[in-house]
Amino acid sequence: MFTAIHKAVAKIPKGKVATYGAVARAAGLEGAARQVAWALRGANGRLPWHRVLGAGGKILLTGESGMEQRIRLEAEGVEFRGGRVRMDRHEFKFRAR
DNA sequence: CGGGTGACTTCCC
DNA sequence: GGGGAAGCCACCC
Repeated sequence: MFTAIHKAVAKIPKGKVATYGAVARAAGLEGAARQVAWALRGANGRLPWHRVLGAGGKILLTGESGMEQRIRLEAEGVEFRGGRVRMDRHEFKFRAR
């Protein structure tokens, strides 16, 4: 299942972002958004974890990591409105089932 | 197997 | 939009 999540996250193109819930759904783990976060932490550094945000484009990460995630996203061209990502422009929609 | 935990989500005030 | 509460799922002890 770590693999499933990894695959889903890897599908997110640069400059786009997705929510934990969306990733979970794409990985076939709908309702297990927390597990996505769990997988992201475990594989930290091996996948574009910074492209995964909370519902509404909010960065749920705390501390330095949160700030870093924001910087990385902006570096990829993702725009922020206040403390959230403009989901209306950068939300990546996984292949509809 | 029971209990606690968390980078979640959604509903309600 | 912020704060609180409940539901959810996998992991660890």
